[in-house]
Amino acid sequence: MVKPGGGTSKGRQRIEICRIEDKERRQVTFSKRRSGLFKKASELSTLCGARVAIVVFSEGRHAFSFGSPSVDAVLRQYAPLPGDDAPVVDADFGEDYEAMGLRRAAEETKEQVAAEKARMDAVGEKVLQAKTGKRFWWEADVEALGEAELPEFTRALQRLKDCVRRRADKLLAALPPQQ
Amino acid sequence: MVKPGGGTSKGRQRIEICRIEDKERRQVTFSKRRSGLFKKASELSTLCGARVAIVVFSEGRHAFSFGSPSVDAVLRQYAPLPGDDAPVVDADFGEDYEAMGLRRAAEETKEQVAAEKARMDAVGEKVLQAKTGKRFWWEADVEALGEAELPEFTRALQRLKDCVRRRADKLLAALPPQQ
DNA sequence: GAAGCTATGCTTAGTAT
DNA sequence: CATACTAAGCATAGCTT
Repeated sequence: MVKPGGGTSKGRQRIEICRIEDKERRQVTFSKRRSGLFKKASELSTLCGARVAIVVFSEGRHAFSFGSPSVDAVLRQYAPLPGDDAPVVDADFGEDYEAMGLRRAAEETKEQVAAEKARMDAVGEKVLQAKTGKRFWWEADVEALGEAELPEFTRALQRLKDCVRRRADKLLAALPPQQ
Repeated sequence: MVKPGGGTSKGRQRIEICRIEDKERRQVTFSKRRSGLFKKASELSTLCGARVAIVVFSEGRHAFSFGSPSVDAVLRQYAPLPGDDAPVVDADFGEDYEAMGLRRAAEETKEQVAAEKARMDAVGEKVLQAKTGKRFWWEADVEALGEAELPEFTRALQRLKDCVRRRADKLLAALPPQQ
């Protein structure tokens, strides 16, 4: 049944793919397109038996996610934790970046990495300052770290832990065989 | 220039959203739709200033990913709710060190580090700091540690990790719910 | 602000190269 | 396997409720 409704719609209009300045329109578009993106992901998963994980942060730092079979399951496969015994699979980046002309992502990579490095330095300074009064660095005041800095700090710990493991392995290999 | 080609195309046909049984068609569809999915993600990011990370595994366990500004940057920002397990922070130092074979742990670590390095290299080269002067304590030279110092060092790391874990949980509790 | 509407732009199944 | 083409199915910008 046709409902003229007024027929005032101009239908879908072409828009340029650049930041939507109007806050209200940007919010509406974000909601609609996020929904569309998740639907596409769901179809890809169903049609092709693929495993898909998507994480989206709005400007307001609000998190949305889609996962098939689940976000965690896919992310673990992507970057397994030490405790997991899932096989490590190599990730293939180059194709994607080349194939679909991710000009923006590609060009921004450099400054992004630079920003990352800067954040890392900032975290370092913060921890160094926070340790004042402590005898050793491992007594660092973690409470001083904020939401944005914690992941960087954790990452640093992870790396250090990996070094410790390798060192331990080396030392153990040098021990006389027991039992 | 127009190339009739024969005009034998039936145009886009409606398909049911269920697993494509024909292997060849499934592969082609996977490739096309994955490309489309990444494009949509790129547009969402550009239009709305959102941060997006997508990881896709084909049936052949081949990994593809898209990230704006980068997969790692977004995934590090992401963390499951307290109900879910496996936050980025979770890492065990002592358990497998004492309980199970160090060789296996070492091999896992090696693979992880290799995978991480590969990711970083592919995304754009860098992030891994120049190995020149160590700027922060977490770049400590573990190689310098002896057999007697290692256990203590490991325990210190464990304590610090626990602090980070608690701090993370605290921050996570304030995160908005996922969709 | 979310939901529904419509006309249109965009994506893509099928095909061929 | 990637690429090009075409027609038809789908997603969605602008509006209204």
